[in-house]
Amino acid sequence: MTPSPERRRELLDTAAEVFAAQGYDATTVRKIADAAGMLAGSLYYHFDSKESMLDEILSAFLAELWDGYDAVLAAGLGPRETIEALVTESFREIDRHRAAVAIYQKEARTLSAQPRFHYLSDSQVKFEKAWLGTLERGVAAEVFRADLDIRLTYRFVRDTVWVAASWYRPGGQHSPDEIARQYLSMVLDGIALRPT
Amino acid sequence: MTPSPERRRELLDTAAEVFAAQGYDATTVRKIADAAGMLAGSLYYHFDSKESMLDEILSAFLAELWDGYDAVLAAGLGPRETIEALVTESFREIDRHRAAVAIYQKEARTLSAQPRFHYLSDSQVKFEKAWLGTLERGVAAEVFRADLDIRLTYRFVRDTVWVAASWYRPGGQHSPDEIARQYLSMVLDGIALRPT
Amino acid sequence: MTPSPERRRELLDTAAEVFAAQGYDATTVRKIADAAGMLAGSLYYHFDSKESMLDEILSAFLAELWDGYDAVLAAGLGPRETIEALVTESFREIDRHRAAVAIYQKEARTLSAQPRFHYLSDSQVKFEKAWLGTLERGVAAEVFRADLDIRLTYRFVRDTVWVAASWYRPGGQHSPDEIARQYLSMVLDGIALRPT
Amino acid sequence: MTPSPERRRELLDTAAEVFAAQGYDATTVRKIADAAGMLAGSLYYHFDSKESMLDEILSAFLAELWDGYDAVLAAGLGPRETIEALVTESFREIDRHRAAVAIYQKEARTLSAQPRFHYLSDSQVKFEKAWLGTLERGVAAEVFRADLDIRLTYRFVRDTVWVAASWYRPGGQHSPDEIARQYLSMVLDGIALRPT
DNA sequence: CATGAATGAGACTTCATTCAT
DNA sequence: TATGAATGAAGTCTCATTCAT
Repeated sequence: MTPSPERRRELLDTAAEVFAAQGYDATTVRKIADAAGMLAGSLYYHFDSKESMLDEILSAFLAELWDGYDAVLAAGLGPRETIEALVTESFREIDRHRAAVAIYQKEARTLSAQPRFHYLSDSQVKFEKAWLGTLERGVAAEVFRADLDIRLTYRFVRDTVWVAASWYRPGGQHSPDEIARQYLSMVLDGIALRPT
Repeated sequence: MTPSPERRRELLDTAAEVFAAQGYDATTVRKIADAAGMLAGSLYYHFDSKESMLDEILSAFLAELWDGYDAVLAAGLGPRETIEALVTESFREIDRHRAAVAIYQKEARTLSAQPRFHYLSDSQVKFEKAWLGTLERGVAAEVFRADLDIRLTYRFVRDTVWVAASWYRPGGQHSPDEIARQYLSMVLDGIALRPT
Repeated sequence: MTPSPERRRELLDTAAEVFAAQGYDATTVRKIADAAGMLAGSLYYHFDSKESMLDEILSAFLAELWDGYDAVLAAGLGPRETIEALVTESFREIDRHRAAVAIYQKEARTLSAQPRFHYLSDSQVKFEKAWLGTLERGVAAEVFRADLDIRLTYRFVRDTVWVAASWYRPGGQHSPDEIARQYLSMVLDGIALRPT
Repeated sequence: MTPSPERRRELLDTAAEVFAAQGYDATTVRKIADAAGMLAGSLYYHFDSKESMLDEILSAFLAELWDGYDAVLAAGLGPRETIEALVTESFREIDRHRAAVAIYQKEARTLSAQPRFHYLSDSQVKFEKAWLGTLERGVAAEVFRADLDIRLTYRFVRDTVWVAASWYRPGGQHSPDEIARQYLSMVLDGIALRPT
């Protein structure tokens, strides 16, 4: 039922690239096949539908993401260090799975409505719990400001990180860790120069 | 061929809502017609294609946006005040044109490739010039930090503002101006509590 | 949702003819459209799938059949007269719905497995109850022979009638009623000459 | 190219079973391969097409059938005895080749149109000649009733016998010979109780 | 202005078949 | 002999669009 995992991976990577570039709906199966150097019908030897390719791309990405996140959350760090670690982990994930992240950004909201993609909602809930919880811990520990709407702050930080997938290109000027450092600096301390 | 501008507006608003909710490609002309209480074919009395609806939605939005931006940029404010005014203007635009902004966010990158939508690229260039220029002025004036990559900062601010369209719902808890104030506070000063 | 019932009927009659001639699976939607003088895609304005055409053809046929059968069964006739009336009714149905009957004969067994076509099984059960019950009444009333396996007899009579749809052509040499009379004569009295 | 006749036989039997259960057109080569415990492509080592499997199944069946029929027809029996022998032979054939008979019943009409399967028409003609001739001899010899349309009678007897393949299961309650006896009793003498 | 019906291009998918290994 | 992977033709269905009424 699932022959040759390497070929599947190759094809999924190709598909993810096309999905990310053109959007899932605008991507025809033929375009994927062209990019993979085969005929459209041949894809169906490896996958049973266009949708299942998308499914596999997204769930593989989320699985890896949560591997990283769970490790961070289990490490028992303080709120600020946790946020730093999560952001850094996120940029590494963007670096490794740029296409998957971009697809996720664009399509997740619509997809979650379909039963097959309910795991996207589940992940989002878990995600919110982790970040929001950390922020709350930080406010309580007087590490983060208390005068901001906490949900707004959550969205601010969350979006700030993930939208980066839309412009990030691996192998660019800055390494993921460097970008993470700069972003963290902005998020935590702001872009305004502090009066000394 | 195209009478009754009010009806057009109504229909465009309906279309924008559907485009925003389902994505342009996933939206069928029939869904728009359903939402408008008419048959698919009837839309062609008002518009000559699905694409031209999209075009009209996006260009109307951009026209309004630039009305506001141009006024701000012509006002001769300092860098920090300019950023504040632009952000506030943006959130007002999101409030008024949530659907259009959401569509823009999701589709702009792909659309710009088509000649018909080159004005999206033009706008983006102009946009970048305005923001990046203001930030540079701010760094020079020692209003903004100089230790950050300026392009990274630009993207940070830009994304930080516009992604809000993906969750913002008019008539919610916070007014656009209030959201702008909080966002500005975060962007400018960061979320970390400053040691006093 | 269901515009112009006459056009639908026309198209369904056309479809039934093609299904009957070539078999459901071997019939392409294009063949139906050709026979109807339109393009394949146009059929989907009237029906939502090839399968739903089949569904409508079969269920309309069964509805009419049961109208006739129920009237017969409610008439309170004796066993032999009931059998005679059912057979006559069946041949009339074959005359009116030849194509539908032929399709039913060929495809019913396979289709019943699908949930959508469970009503075929239901009908078959009801059918068996009616015929088998009548035969049993006849054996009890000493109108039919008691030395035969009753289920075998049931199948014999049932098949005898319905297979006729495979060769019957309306407007042929014999009227449905005439064919019914001859078949009944054979089924009831046999083809062997009785010694006088 | 085609070694091991036993394996071929096995595979053909498997194929026949699937064809009979699902219909020739609805049967994919993959289903046959699944049932045979191999991959679809592997079948092509043994056969050069799906159609040639069907061909081989049907022609093998017809060959055996005519072996039996020809023996009966050459035996110089009286009309009634000939009919009895043919019916008995037919039920034996159904017992041995149930799947092939079922396929034949369902597909023969459509297949005869193809040149490759013209032998089906030929067989049918020969078949009709044998049965119709015997019936005519019987009418002339005052063994069969003269008051019936002879072609109608032919179809009656023919269908009556062969449809049994659609419900017959080998190893059931009745042996083929027993079923033949009961069928003959019905066909010859009718199901009505004769007044004594 | 809107409907009802149709067009035609193109999408996803299935499947018999081939062939190197 | 059988597998794994691919081909290519064809099938069902969707959808933007058109047009007479």
